[in-house]
Amino acid sequence: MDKESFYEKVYDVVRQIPTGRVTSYGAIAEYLGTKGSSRMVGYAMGACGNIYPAVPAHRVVNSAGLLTGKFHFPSPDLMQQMLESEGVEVENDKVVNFKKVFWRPISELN
DNA sequence: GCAATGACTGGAG
DNA sequence: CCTCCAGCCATTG
Repeated sequence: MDKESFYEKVYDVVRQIPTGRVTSYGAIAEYLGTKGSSRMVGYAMGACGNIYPAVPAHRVVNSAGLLTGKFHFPSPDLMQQMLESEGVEVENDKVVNFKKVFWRPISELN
């Protein structure tokens, strides 16, 4: 692995997500320059439990604000619990104020 | 180096 | 509104 792999970049961006905010896989992929690699973002998260510091994967949802990756957590309910604990309203496995809590690395980090 | 995989996405039925 | 299909690209065996 040379320096920072695609994974490292993904983790780095996810760690920069402010508390009480969420983002989408596509947004991260687009920020990294690989807009079409939205799957890679999720794929990278698959190894998030294998790295340190831990990545706040619970702040990463799909474009619709759905907690698609909740089933990959130790407990499916853990993801929602984490978000609610940070002030993010979650209902029916999706972010309620997704538009409001949505955080774009492209606009924020640029 | 090829084939399979995946926590996605957007459009079509 | 819900379901299915094909494209997308990096990592792994």
